[in-house]
Parts: sequence; C-alpha cells; structure tokens
Amino acid sequence: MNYWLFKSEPSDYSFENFISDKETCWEGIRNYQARNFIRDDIKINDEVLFYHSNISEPHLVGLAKVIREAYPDHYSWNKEHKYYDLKSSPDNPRWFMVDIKAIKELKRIVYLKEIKQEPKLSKMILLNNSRLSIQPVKKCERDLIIKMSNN
DNA sequence: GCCAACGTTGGC
DNA sequence: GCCAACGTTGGC
Repeated sequence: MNYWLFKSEPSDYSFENFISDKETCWEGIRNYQARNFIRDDIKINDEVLFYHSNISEPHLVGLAKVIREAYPDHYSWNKEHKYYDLKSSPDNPRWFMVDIKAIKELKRIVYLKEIKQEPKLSKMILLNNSRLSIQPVKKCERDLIIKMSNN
C-alpha cells in the first residue's frame, strides 16, 4: 500500500464537504506530474492524506482511501466545465481521476508549520515542491504525521 | 494581495 | 530544442 497527499483549497472543496459527500471523484487535475501519479501509481486502498492549501494556516486535516483507480476525467471534454481542455477527448483522454472515500478526520490537525519544524519530514515533497497537488508520501513520513496528530 | 517558484506555451 | 513570456499555485 502506498501513501499520498492530496491538496485542496477549502474554499473549493473542504474536508468537511468531503465527509458529507462520503466519496468523491478527484477531478480537475491538470498537471502532468500529478496526472501520471493518478494514471500509473495510485492503487485501490492506497491511503490519502487530505491537505488544506492556500489558506492562512495550511494543514493536514483528514484521511481517505482510494476506492477506484484511474479513469478518464470526462470533465476535460465538457465545454461547459471549468476544467475543459480542448486537447482531451473520449478517444484520447489526456486527464484522469481516481475516486476516494473519506475515512476520518485526524484526531488533531497537523499544520504545515509543524511539519516544517520536524527534521524527519524535511524531505517531504510538500516542503520542496510546493506546487504539486498530488504527491507520494513515504510510510515513515505518514506514520510520523499520524503520530503527531494523536498527540 | 504580493510574489517566488515553477509549469506551459509558442515563436524562432 | 531553446527560451521568453505568461499563467498558476500556494505560502506568507
């Protein structure tokens, strides 16, 4: 099983929204690196750390698991949709999504500030490529974050 | 709201 | 295939 971090701006889609939906398709990824993780690497039952970005105190807020592997992001060929891409089509989809299911809120929110202060987490992509919205997390990193959230 | 970092686009 | 211009992300 692998671990991932998914970012979302709470003003777009918060963990609270997600909890009330129970499940969601992770649509709208329009970055090739993130797309490749979705298409090639994210597997059923992988665990997702849900991160709130682009707010005053960015933080990890909850856990989810993958319940459906990559399938084409059909919004990408819907002209009405915000994430429409001229170059994507049903015959040749450029973008993909996975479905995830909410597991639970973390016992306690873990702030970016705390992650930065923890030397063992200094290699996290979160701290080194701040723009990647889907990123792998090492098991040891994930375990430490869970531990932090339980304290 | 600013702006650094980084990804994408397109002219050459 | 280079790289300037431009757009977006996201921390602050």
